[in-house]
This record gives sequence, structure tokens and C-alpha cells, in this order.
Amino acid sequence: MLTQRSRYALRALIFIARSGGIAPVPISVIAADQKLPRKFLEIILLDLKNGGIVESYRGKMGGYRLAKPPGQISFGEIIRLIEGPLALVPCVSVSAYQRCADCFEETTCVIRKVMLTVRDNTAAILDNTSLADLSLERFAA
Amino acid sequence: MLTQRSRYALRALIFIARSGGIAPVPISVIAADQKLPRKFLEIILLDLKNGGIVESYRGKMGGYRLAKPPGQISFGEIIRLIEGPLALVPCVSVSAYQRCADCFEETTCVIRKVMLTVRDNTAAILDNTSLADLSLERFAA
DNA sequence: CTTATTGCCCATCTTAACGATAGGAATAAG
DNA sequence: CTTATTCCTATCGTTAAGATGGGCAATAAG
Repeated sequence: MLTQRSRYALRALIFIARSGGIAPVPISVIAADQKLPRKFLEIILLDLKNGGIVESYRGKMGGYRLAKPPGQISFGEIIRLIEGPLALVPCVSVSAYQRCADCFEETTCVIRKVMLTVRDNTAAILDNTSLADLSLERFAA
Repeated sequence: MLTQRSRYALRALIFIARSGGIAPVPISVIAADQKLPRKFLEIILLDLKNGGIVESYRGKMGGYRLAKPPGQISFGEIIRLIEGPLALVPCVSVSAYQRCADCFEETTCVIRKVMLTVRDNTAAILDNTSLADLSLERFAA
């Protein structure tokens, strides 16, 4: 299961993408429309900013805007940034590889083989779905 | 990421499957061979027992044995039992469906669509891999 | 310059889950 | 009876998750 943070991040970004103009979207607008806890969302958007997914503008007329074209922001990137690796075990993570504790032989580990397949499938989907693929459909989650 | 519990469960079950005889395998043997914390493993095996995956025998010559043929014990079943649903969001879980909080319209939610695809792919892999598919290869995780 | 608006930073809080360990009761084999 | 084993209950420390509140800093409008 994803954490709330990730779900909130996805919803906020989709909302921003759909509001997609030149003008940045203030956090209060995002929170109100998507019914997300305002203060909590602040922290998440800050992470998204530090991760290079959104840019922010302070002061009057400020808010948040996508830092890249929506087609270049994939679900995979968002989830990796907020949630961590997509992999179910550390030894099959591409972005955050780590040998499993007490692993005998990684190359022949059958658990690893299965988990690697899962990871590759998951990554293929999430990395190939971007904020541009969402059209105008309504959403939540 | 899976929890340690799930990894331990998988390793223990694979070990039992490979030791696959009539005699039950005592927890101490599993823990020693797989280098798992004995007491912690106890709790996990108890869950596996209550979940109908293993059966246990007390007293001398006691231990654990698979409750079904290895071909009928899938990774999916094990992980669902120990870890919870495979789905990344509650609204796409088959085994533990739950409407997402603050969801507007489930049918048109684009996040849901993507997550549903991921879940189906993941489930297809994990439900079609069983303890019988592991042959004699060495493993860890 | 003043002021309203907005993001940014810091601190705090509660709750639950995770990972793990300890001790003793039940039970079965010899 | 002794010994080996599972089962049950309790406990513990740590961390993450989810969330809120207060005030500072920047910035644009007037």
C-alpha cells in the first residue's frame, strides 16, 4: 500500500497539471479542491519542489507550478520521490539497490527472481504513465 | 517494500518445502539454517499456521510442515497473509477492497486505473508462482 | 512604503506498526 | 519423569506516518 503522502502528492500534481496554466496554483486552492489537509500538503509539496517536480513562487499571486512538461513527470518518479523504491525487496531496486541482510547468493535466489519480475512490471507501468496521460477525466484516490 | 516478516515467511516456507518430507521441521532448524531470529519466526509461523499454510506438531519430534502441496501455496497467498493486500491503493484491492477516503468518483479516477493495472500485473505474477516452482536452487532474501 | 498574500521553516504531538525478546504453559515421545 | 517442542502472553524500543500550529521571509499590488 502507498502512504497517504504519495496519494496526496499524486492528487495534488494531477490537479496542478489540470489547472495547467502559466499562473501558479496556491496551496489553499489545491487543498480546498482536493480536500487535503493543508499543512500536511505543504510538506509534501516542499518535497516535490526539492525533488524537481514542481517550482514554487512566494508572495501574492504565488503558488506551485509543474517544473517540467507533464509528459516528463511519471507516476514512477513521483512515487519514488515520496514513497521510496518501487521494489518489494531492496536487492531488486534499481534506484536504491541494497543487498538483503543474510542473503546467501543473490544470483541464484529464487525470491529475488520473482521480485525482480514484479519490480520490472511495476516500473514499466508507472514509468510510462505521466501527468500528460490523464486528460480531463475526473480523479481521486 | 515488504516487511521483514514477509521475507522471513517466504524463506522459512521455501526451506520447509525443500526439506519436504513427512517429518515436520522444528523451528530451531529453520532459524539456524536460514539465520532468522528464532522467537520472531515463531510468531510468523503461527500466523502461517492460522492462515492454513502450514500445520504444526507439538512435543518431541514436532515442528512445521506444509498444510497443502507446494504447488498450491503461492507467493501471493503468503504475502497477502503476512503483509496485507498486494494493491497499492485500497480501492483496487480484490482481497481487501475499501473505498479511498475523499474519493470523488471511483469509476473515472485515473489514479485508480493505473493502480489497478499495477495490481493485476503483480497479482498475476505472485499468484502464479508457488513453492513448487522453486526447484533446488539456493535462495535468500 | 505598507499591507495582504503566500510559501518556508521549526517544533510538536499522537498513534500504530515493526522488529524483536522473554518466560512459562501445553503437549508429545521415549 | 525427562526432554524437546510448539503455543500464548507480555513487553520493549524504535521509527514512521499523519497531522497541526506559530511565526518568519519573500513578494507583488496598491
